[in-house]
Amino acid sequence: MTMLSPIQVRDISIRQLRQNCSTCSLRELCLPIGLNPEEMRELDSLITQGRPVKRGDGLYRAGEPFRSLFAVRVGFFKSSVISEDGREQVTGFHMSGELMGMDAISSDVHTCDAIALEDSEVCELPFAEIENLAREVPALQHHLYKVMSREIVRDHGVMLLLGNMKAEERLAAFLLNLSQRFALRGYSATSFHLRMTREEIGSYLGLKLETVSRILSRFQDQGLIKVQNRLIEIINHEGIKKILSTCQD
Amino acid sequence: MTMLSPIQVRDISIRQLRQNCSTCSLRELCLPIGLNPEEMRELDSLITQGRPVKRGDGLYRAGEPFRSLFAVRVGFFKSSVISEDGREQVTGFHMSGELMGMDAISSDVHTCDAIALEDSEVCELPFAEIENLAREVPALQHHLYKVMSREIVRDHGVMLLLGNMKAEERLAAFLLNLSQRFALRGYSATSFHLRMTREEIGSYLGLKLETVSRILSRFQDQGLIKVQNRLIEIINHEGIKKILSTCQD
DNA sequence: TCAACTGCTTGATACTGGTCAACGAGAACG
DNA sequence: CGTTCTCGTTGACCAGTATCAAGCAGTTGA
Repeated sequence: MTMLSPIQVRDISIRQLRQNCSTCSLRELCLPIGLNPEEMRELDSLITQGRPVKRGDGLYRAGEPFRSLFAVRVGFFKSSVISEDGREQVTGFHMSGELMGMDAISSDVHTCDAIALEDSEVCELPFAEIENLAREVPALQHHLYKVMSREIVRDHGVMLLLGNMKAEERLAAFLLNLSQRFALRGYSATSFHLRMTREEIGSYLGLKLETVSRILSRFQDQGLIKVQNRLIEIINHEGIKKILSTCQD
Repeated sequence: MTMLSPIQVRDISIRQLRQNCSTCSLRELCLPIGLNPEEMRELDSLITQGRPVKRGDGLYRAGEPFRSLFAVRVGFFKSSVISEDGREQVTGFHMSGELMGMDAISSDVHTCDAIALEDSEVCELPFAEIENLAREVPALQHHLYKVMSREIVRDHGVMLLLGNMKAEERLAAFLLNLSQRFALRGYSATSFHLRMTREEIGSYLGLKLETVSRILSRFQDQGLIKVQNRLIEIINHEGIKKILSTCQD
């Protein structure tokens, strides 16, 4: 760490703020929504908070037994599935407040890898215990169903993207999605660091890294964005939106 | 209906067998797994069974308020999302014993259309009531989580297919998947009717209908399958499998 | 029975994105 | 401080799939 970017400064202040779920500033994004203080305290007692994960390290790997869901507290993750012949499909990028590992409930075995793309911190939610608590706290039970449902909706969106969209549209959608999610967390919607490589973006979007690179350059030439390595600046938000709606075939 | 195919004969006998969940022959595929007789009875009382849906009719449409999940009892459905500009992405095909509508839990509004591809029958599971019962019946609660998790895993598989596979591989995977699911239900794994058009297959697989048609013809020329309109006969199961593992780029 | 329609197949051609290759920039390391 | 490695950019070329078009078969309905 040579110097603290604005983002890192912010992360640190957030980290100090939240000692547990009941005071966690990610409450709106994460689990304990609509719980009363007593229920919050019970939830707190189950959750292991602030487990650090170094950049590049796996939080879990496909094939490992499932025990817990994980919520990103600070940092950035990718999850990916590996096909038999070894090719990687990135199935999602996860930022603070998002839950990971729900794919593993069905078989009690993780079906994808979760890798930290920057130094991160997660909360561990032992699923059996959470499930028990959910039985007594309807709001928690319902929220879990909702979170899983949201994941399904998100996946459908990616399927639409992969099945119907052209390369330019995919990247436009990707950039707008990132921008929106950063904004939701109080970061700039117009200027952000990509935590992932071009190859990982490509894997997620069903494109090769060269194509990703080319299209980012093209967007820059068109004055839509400014690209400096992994720093993206959104210059013309509307223009990017228009790609999504007009260049449809 | 000019004549009864073997499949239809079988459907009818199944239909007579199951009057409700506790005797439903789809139990292993559907909801009530691991429940005792008393719990079964409670579940039975919630579920509206045997609601018919005519071929071509929608069970629900995107935008409609969410009230219930639906289990396919007899028949065949597709679900699809429509992008703003009107193009359709088929997100799944659903056969007997499979649950539909889980995407709607997150927002209390259906996010996709579910259309019957043949005359069908569904069980309606009012979600609020199911959720209540789940609080008292841990096995049911857990099973719901599992079913949703399985949907997420399935979607990841489709993302892998759409993101990484060539047209031939996609179709090979599609045929093997159908074959397996028919077999699981006691139908032939080697000879089955496609309920959907080439265009719907294409939409699901991220291909154009002409490509689907061409590749089915090619598979036939290679002696892998026999195609007669929508009747598919698997001639060389291993050969199809090999496409999945060898023609990877 | 014929007309109209939908779904399917096949061919010719176009074009998007993939592949291969070379090179540059920045980070990591000895 | 230079070496090495990873990541990213760009160009030339190619392959796979889409597009456009024509025609066929089966189904529906008058």
